[in-house]
Amino acid sequence: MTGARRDGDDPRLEAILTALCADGGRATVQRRIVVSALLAGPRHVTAEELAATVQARHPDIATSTIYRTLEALDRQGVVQHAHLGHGPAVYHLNDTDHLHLVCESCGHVIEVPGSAYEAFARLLAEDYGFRVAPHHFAVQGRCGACAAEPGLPQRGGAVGA
Amino acid sequence: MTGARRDGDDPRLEAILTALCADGGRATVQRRIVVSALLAGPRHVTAEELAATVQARHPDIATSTIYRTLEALDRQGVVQHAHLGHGPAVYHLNDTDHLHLVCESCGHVIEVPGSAYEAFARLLAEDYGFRVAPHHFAVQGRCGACAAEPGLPQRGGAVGA
DNA sequence: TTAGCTGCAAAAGGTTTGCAAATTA
DNA sequence: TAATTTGCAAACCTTTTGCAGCTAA
Repeated sequence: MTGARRDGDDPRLEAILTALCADGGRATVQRRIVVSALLAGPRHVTAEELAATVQARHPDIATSTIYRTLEALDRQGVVQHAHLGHGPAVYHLNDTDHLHLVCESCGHVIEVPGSAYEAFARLLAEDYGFRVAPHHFAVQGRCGACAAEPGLPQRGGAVGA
Repeated sequence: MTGARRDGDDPRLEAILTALCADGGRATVQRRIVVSALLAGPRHVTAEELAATVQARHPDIATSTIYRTLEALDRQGVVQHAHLGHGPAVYHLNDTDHLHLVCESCGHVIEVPGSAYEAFARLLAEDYGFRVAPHHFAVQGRCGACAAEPGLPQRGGAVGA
């Protein structure tokens, strides 16, 4: 904590609004509210979750505005979204280089640092000419807790010869 | 090719139908047709694509039957589905150990062998206790051809301190 | 002033579901 | 016979879009 702040008074807010104005965009009251909610909330949010948060205090802000604001933020590189398997996309600030591990069993999301996939990314680049965009995908699997349990018995039912 | 075969006369068909019957399931005519189409078609198909293929010859088979059959096949481990970013899920036979690389720019899907992510999977298991289910996610990025082009300038717009 | 944004409501896309009738083991 | 599947249609969920009015630069 860097001292007492009023609600929504995050130092990153102005920088983000400036970024939004970069290509002729506007810093509207709605965008200010949406970005504040994003800065104040949990690290990963779906558009609907963010909409719920915002609309709790500002019921007059339309859900489509949330989607459009997130889209604009995404275009400016301020946020990124990832598809964590089934269900809606999650958005988060583009602040650290990381990767998402999603447990297929309990849905838990583990964030691992960029160093974890460095070698993997290098291999794909060298062998396949493929540049990984790590933030935009999630690695599916089972977390430590769930891997210990019986369910989802990893069938090896290969078909064919 | 192992010699001339009549349409849909794939040797894997019976094995798959048997698998479907394993837990009290039924080998219906519709399932037989859907599985045949799956065996005869391209490696990756969306449910809608498979429905179109099936319905071209059998317009009386409902799309929901395709979804339900794919779901049953998935449960039995005969097929697997992956979410390749935006858009519908793709299904494919659970036959080889591989990973999907999806180009965010042109949508091209590259299949790479399991050996490509072996070390990565080992690292995640050792450091995070996470067991990767590689078939169920796609690595997003840009393929060699698209990486050479200008578009999508990989902004580094990190927010924060 | 004028391009860009907003709210609303409707549509789109992909997938799931309730149900009565048909089919399978 | 009893349980499973099917086709149909409607619902569902997430996201996008058209448009007239509003607002920021």
